[in-house]
Amino acid sequence: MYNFKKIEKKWQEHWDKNNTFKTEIDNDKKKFYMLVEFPYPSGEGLHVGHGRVYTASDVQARFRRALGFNVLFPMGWDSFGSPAEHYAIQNHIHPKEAVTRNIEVFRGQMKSLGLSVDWNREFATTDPDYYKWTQWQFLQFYKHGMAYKAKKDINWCPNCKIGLSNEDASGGVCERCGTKVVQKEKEQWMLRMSDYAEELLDGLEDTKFNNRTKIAQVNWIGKSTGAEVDFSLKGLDDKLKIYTTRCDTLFGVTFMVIAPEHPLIEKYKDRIKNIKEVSEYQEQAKSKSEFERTELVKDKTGVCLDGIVAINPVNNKEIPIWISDYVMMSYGTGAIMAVPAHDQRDYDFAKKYGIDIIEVIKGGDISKCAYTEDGEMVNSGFLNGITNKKDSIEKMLDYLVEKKIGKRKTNYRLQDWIFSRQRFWGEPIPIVNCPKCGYVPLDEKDLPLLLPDVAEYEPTDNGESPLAKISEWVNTTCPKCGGAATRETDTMPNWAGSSWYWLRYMDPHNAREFASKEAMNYFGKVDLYDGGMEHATRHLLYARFWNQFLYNIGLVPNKEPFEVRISHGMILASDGEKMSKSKGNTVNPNEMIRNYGADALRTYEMFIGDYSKDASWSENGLRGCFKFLNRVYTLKDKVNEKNGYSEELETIIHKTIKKVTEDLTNLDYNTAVSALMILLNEMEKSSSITKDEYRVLLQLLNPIAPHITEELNEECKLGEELSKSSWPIYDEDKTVSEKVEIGVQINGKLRDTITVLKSSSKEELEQEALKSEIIKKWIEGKEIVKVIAVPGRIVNIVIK
RNA sequence: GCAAGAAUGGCGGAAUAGGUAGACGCGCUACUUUGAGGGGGUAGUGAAUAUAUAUUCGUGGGAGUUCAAGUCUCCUUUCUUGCACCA
Repeated sequence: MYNFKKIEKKWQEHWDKNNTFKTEIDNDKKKFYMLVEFPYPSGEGLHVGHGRVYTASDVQARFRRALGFNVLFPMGWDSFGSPAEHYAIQNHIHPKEAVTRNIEVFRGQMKSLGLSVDWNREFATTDPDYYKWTQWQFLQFYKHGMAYKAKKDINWCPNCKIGLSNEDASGGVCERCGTKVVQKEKEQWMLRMSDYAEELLDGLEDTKFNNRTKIAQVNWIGKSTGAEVDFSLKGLDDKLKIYTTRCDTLFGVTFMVIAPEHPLIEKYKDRIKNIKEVSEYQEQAKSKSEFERTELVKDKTGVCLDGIVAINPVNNKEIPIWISDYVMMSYGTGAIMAVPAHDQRDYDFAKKYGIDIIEVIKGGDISKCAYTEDGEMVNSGFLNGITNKKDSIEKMLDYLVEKKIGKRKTNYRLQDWIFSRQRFWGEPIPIVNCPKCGYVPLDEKDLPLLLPDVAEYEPTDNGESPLAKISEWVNTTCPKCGGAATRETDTMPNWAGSSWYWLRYMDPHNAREFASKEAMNYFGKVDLYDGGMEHATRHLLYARFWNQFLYNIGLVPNKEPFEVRISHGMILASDGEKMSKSKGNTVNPNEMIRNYGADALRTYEMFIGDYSKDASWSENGLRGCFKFLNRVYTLKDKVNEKNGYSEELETIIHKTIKKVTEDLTNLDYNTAVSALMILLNEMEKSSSITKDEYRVLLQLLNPIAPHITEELNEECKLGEELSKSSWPIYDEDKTVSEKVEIGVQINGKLRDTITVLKSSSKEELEQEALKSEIIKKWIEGKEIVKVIAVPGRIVNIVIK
């Protein structure tokens, strides 16, 4: 068993001492920017899932360096967030203390994994030097009219007295105390992200994100094209505006539905005879969390407005108006036209309340709601007889525009970004509220606006941020008029700090600007961004939005920040379940490193399976990789004094260089390890190997297992330090041996194999195949219909 | 419900462009080495039939295209992920 403890410690200290992985701008070299999502430094430390991701990124960094790139491979900490705040509340210490401690642990663990990170560039989002620029960028949003304050419903825990994000309120209950969450209206800072919907969609064309990620983004933006149609209200000089993607079904409308929050109700409350019932319903809808409203999909409820009736603009029919919580105020106009014959939700509602169902597209089964794409239009006046959905929509749109009762309209699911949190542990929003001047941004020279050092972080009773209680911090003077004013007490969401961190890595110590133009021009886009699928929508969208905004105001050189985005799979426990403390199925990476070494852990995490897919942990698998490294180590005894490649190993060496090079390029880490195992197996069969042969094996293995390979390279005096050496090259012609074995089939079934020269022609292959005794036996007495011979691949003889 | 992806031995997983399915590893079996071990080595290991040579079957299921299908087309089942009363 090789002494991995000693070797790994030695090389980690060597890299630290020599600043081996320090990156600087070098205009003579092409850059490669490898970015991996920075972690939230929790109290738990790294788990083996982190190990897989950081190892894979490190393999890329080391590989690209060997290929001659100037690699930027930084690491930092996404250290704002509620766990640190909870910890602070319980222990009455400033969250920055817990953060500092946790970062120490994380950094130590990463170093013990042997990551080739440039630690000179490390920072945390909670560093005032960093969040100064987060605040500065917020002010740019504000100054460009992209930040505004608006009343919004938020998830509110009446017990903890705190606003919760949707994630923290999943299941409709407070994540911390289990209390049912209610909706509460609050004034919130918003960023106009919906203005960027089209640009965010278009920008995807300029990226090489994997398909899954692109689709997730497209779905999240949720572009839909349709029409807005005005329904007049009987006896009133007013209209009800609805949004629909299927205006072709207008003749099938039998009722309207508006969201419970729709302003129409307040406006005409005197006319609505059953206003009491309506108000009760509104209250009930309000007390439901967003979760409940969307979960109870099947059970539709509603109240019909008694006293207001709409008129269908295409046939002047009177139509009742209902309120129901299956219509959301936040999408479209908060009102819909209901076509129960052709929409499942409308159908369910109509069935429950006994509303008419009118078929307008023939072909489906009306008794259970028909999703009809194309069918003949019926009961539809001027649309009757049309059999194509697109045509009938177009004809209706023309009609609506001509009669001035509607227009084309594109809608997006994407909404503005709620940018306020009522929390302590976030970037303070650098705005002052002056009774005279209104909202006034802080002067940029007064940034960073620091979080105060106090000992209490409990939330307030009224839903304000804990900062609101700290009067000496809140009370200030107006930067504009100098009069008494108060600070904004909301802080930024956790997503803020991660929305531009890749820019700061390029120039992390810059005190004058968030990053210099020179650094941003040189390092450019992130070449490869690795992260979890759970961030493929929000984080990635926020980051792209933020960057596009900075680009549009001329502060960054590229509109899209990331060239390639990949998403890795999770490491599951050996039982196939998610690892969790409560299940007791977690694996401690420290323990694995202690027992088998970082190199074995790294090798195993690369070998475990397809990097983009989830994989189950197996300590036996890790042991297999440990064994592999031990065999690589033992192989040193076979190294002779010769250079060059022996005839025996030449082909397999060229083949392996090619395979590993391609696999690392394509992120197929598992097959790269497998190819190296095959190479080792072959080398072990030889009585001795040359120095160059051993060095190639070590070089190819170096990105994956950097410590042991450096050690062996040094010990056997094979050449320059591997982390400074360039990647081995291969000769395509030498990747296949002169003689190849190919299969011979009879009617598509394998019957024999023959060994032929790789250059053999079709005719030679055919001749050779027919010489085989086994083949002769099979074709005896049969008629050969034809022979297919594909050089280098197969011979297939078709007989009758 | 919508969208995307996946399904291959006892297990994790390979298979370039349709061309010898199961590479590589784990596990298991036999032998061997050592004082012992979750140690080292050698050989075997998809299933069935067979003394052996060998034959048949085999990539979730069903059809199809082709000389040839894990791979392409259509249908279908199951699972995973993302979004979800989005009008």
